[in-house]
Amino acid sequence: VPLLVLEEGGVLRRANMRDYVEALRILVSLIPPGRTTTYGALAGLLGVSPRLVGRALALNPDPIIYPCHRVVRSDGGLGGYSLGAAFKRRLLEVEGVRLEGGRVSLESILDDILGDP
DNA sequence: CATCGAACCAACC
DNA sequence: GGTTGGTTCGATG
Repeated sequence: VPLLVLEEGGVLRRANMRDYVEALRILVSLIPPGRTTTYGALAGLLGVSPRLVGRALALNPDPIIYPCHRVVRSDGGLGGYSLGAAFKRRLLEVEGVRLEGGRVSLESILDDILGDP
């Protein structure tokens, strides 16, 4: 089943990008500084594909408020960033995320940002 | 360890 | 209808 949204008036509609962007804003703001999570982990929570998460994050990066730079690839690779991968790397370093050979240390990755780390 | 290919899904053409 | 991403996972060398 595709992800559905219940609108006022009782109408069900398919979730669109705006819905995903909004949901992701809430989720990424739960990632503590110095930790990261993955596109796949967020995708699992939403029940969508990791690529869709990437596309949604690319759509509305409001980098100051919603720290989408804390979302990385499952192998620790940085993944993309609308303001540039170099900037993403710098932000992570500043927050104290360990970087080894172009990847974040897997230790920083929270696989479940809802459960207690 | 590196690369390959299929599956992912809303949006855009 | 086909392509495209801030990806992933299992299979293969």
